[in-house]
Amino acid sequence: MPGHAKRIEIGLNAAIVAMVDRNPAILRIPGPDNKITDALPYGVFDPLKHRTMDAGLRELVEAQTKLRPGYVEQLYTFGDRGRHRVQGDETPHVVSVGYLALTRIHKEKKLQLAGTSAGWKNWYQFLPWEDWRSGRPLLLDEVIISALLEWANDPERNKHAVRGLDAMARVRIAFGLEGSEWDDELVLDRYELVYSAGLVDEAVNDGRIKSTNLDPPLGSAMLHDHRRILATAIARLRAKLKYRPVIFELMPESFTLTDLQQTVESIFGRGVHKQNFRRQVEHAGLVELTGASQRSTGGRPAALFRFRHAVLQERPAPGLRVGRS
Amino acid sequence: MPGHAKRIEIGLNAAIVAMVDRNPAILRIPGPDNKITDALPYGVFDPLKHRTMDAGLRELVEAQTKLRPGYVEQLYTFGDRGRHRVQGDETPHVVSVGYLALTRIHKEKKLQLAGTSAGWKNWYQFLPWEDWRSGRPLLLDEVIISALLEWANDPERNKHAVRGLDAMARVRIAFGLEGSEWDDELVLDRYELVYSAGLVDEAVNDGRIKSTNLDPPLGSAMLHDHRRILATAIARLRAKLKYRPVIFELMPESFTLTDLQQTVESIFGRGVHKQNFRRQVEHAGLVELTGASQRSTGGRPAALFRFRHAVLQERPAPGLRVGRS
DNA sequence: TCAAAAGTGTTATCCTTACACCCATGT
DNA sequence: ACATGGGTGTAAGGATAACACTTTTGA
Repeated sequence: MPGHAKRIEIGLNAAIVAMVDRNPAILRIPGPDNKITDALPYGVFDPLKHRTMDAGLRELVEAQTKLRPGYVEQLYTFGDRGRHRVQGDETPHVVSVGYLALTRIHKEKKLQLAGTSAGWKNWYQFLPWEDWRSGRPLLLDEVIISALLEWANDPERNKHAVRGLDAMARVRIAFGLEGSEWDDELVLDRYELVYSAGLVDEAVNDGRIKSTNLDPPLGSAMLHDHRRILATAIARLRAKLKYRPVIFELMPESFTLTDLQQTVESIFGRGVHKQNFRRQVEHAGLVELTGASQRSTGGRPAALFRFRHAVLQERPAPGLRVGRS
Repeated sequence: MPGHAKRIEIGLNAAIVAMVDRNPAILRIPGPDNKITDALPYGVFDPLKHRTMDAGLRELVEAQTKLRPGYVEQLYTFGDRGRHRVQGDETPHVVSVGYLALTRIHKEKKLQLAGTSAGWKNWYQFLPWEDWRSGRPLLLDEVIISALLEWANDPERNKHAVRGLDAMARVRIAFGLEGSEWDDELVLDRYELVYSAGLVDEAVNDGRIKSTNLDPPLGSAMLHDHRRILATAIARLRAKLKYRPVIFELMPESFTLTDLQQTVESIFGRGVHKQNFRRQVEHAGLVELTGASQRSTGGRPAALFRFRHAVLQERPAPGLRVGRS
């Protein structure tokens, strides 16, 4: 292949997650125009400045937000043409690399953030159908499923199968219809279906449809494909928690088991079984007692735990395989 | 971040896997100089020609090998400086995107390949310590482990922890020492350790050490970081088999359960328990009888099966959680 | 004393693992 | 007949799921 390609830029996009008021929150910055209010922190990778892409991502995050992320993981690289609608020959083509970053929020960090235009936002404001903590989201039956079924049954808009499945089967599996269970890891599949069916404003911005005909819109829209990257990040994090102790990147140094459980529940977007959760966490050797305890708001004081680092040396995949309810 | 970056190229690298003579084989092409004989098929992504990166990868593979890959999956994007040693200002910086592709070999394809300089090579020739089908590889105790321990115990060469683990703990977990079990998914971790300890020729080529002092070398070397991409591909494939039926991308239309088992064993690099394997595959609804049977070389004729596509509609994660032995 | 949240114990069920055994064909 | 690989049944063990219950605090 010859090297006479159009000029290419590597864009880095970070889905930076922290717990804010018992909810998983994502760091957002304002979009470039006044139509779109939310974007992921992003920047251009400069190989002269950054030794690796991971280092570039860390610096970009620090520069934009004054935050130092703990855990960082690459998600996916998107190279679609037409990702940006400006198509002049002078415009560089942007290949964007999505990242997931986890961080703890301290008071100081909150203050540092106050000086910038960045801010935290509950990630379920972007993907409201993913939060089942207060029961099945009403949006599903009121709006989403009927619209998806209508779309899936329209042969004009659905010509090709994806991974061997037609649109109807994909909807059924991703949204837990007819015997299928709701699978909390299928976040990206669900977003892609909702996007393909033209139910989110990104489909309008990308010129795929004229209007969603939905008021209010289905979750807050984001710049370009940033909401897709967020969906990828959530899916990856939900999957990762089951075999890596990354949850502790989001917890303070010491915490009660209820704190831990609520954090897990907020990420999975569903309740977990209390008694079995506690047993599993302790039995797996993921935590150890600090000795201290916390007087809670009404009720028996809870023992404080900390992450037991030694577990990393003992088992290759220490995670939380937690059950429903 | 300003956009005055060095010129960047997106390199696509494909680890293309097929079964050749009951072994997982990878498609290799000759390296650019005569020192390195093996490279992965690679090319430059041109956004003007290719709608998406996945499409670019498919075209690149077809152009170089006349093969049409079935399953394609993005692995990881590497942006390290110094990945190529030439560092002149005119040299474009290459960010490389690694891909895994699976394909079936038909006789025609084999013939088409004959006209090119590409060829198949058993992937265990690159990572010989990953094949446990004939028992524990001798290389481990003869060469690898003692060299790794020596490296891990040298504080001069090991200053920083990785994922909270020191070098010693990483070796212990990745290579199943002292109570840890050998985990067939830790292919990349093992390759990274072997590379870091200077046991493979890539470490020489990258200028990290003067010589490995190993004769014969530890597996065939590859161009740049291609062997690392191969290790990533194997790890991903071994993990993926457990929850997606991608194994059938490597099988012919119809096959016996023993064929299937041997394919699985060759990928995992270890034996699996025959009786339980058969039960799981059938119980999981992954295969169905074709009705035909095959007279094997001595012994009872085996029933022929085919992949049961309907399973994709029934369960979100149909894979092979197969036990040892 | 009661509400609220923390924390413990016990059993049923399923899935994996292991082992033993029978079946159909070629030589 | 017997060697060879194909194919089946069944019981033990471990992990998860579901349920009921006790403990310690604040109001």
